[in-house]
Amino acid sequence: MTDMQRALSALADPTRRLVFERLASGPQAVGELARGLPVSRPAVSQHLAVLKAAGLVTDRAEGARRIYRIDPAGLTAVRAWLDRFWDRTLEAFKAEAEADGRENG
Amino acid sequence: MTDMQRALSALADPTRRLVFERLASGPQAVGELARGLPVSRPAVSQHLAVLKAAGLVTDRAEGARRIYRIDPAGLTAVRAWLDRFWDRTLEAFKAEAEADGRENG
DNA sequence: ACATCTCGTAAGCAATCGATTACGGTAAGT
DNA sequence: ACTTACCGTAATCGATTGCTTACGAGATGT
Repeated sequence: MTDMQRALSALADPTRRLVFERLASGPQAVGELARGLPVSRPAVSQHLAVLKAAGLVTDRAEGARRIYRIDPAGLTAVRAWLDRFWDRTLEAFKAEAEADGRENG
Repeated sequence: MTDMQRALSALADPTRRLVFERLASGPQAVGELARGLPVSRPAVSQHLAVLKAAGLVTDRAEGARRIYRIDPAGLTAVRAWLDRFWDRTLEAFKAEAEADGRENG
């Protein structure tokens, strides 16, 4: 499975995106995150593992706690994918408009 | 369910993204799409319904055929969401860097 | 009118997913 | 040393998902 595939399906789940958005405002530990969310701590732990495998977050140990933060590189990769997609779409629209012009004009 | 939720989970599926990418190079009918894909035509039809519900494609009848094309608005919405997210992340990183600066002297 | 091509939808099934509880292992405090 | 706090992982379960086949409806051509 490609990294882009992992990233997109990681962002598809609502609670996982909730976890991710919490991290957008700064690094946080697992229990800390779990307290503000409507699911159990193990659930949050599993979501974080998925986000990590997707390259969207990184983690580091700090005593007994484990701090997670967003990995900007992962976010950049998704943006780049979307941008390439956007360019291709615009090209197709432009080509189509020109074809219509020749057809009707 | 919000539109953004629908869009992200729509893009999460690999074959659905394959359908979507084919449409990026121009409008196409259902059967046309299905012939180039590793799944049955009904499967493609279902994927298109999901993409349509997510606001990522539009369709119009052309005789017996049904032409699907990408909806730029849907794509823009996803990009906007990602961009807002990106901004928040950078802000947090900046704030964190400043805090570290004060802490370490 | 009839046959053919187009497509959406229903039914059914195997697989994946997100959640919970239960457990074990490491770090910190007394 | 013992207790407490923090966390990941295994086991399990219900719900969702993506696919196929079967069917029916509308448009096209003879």
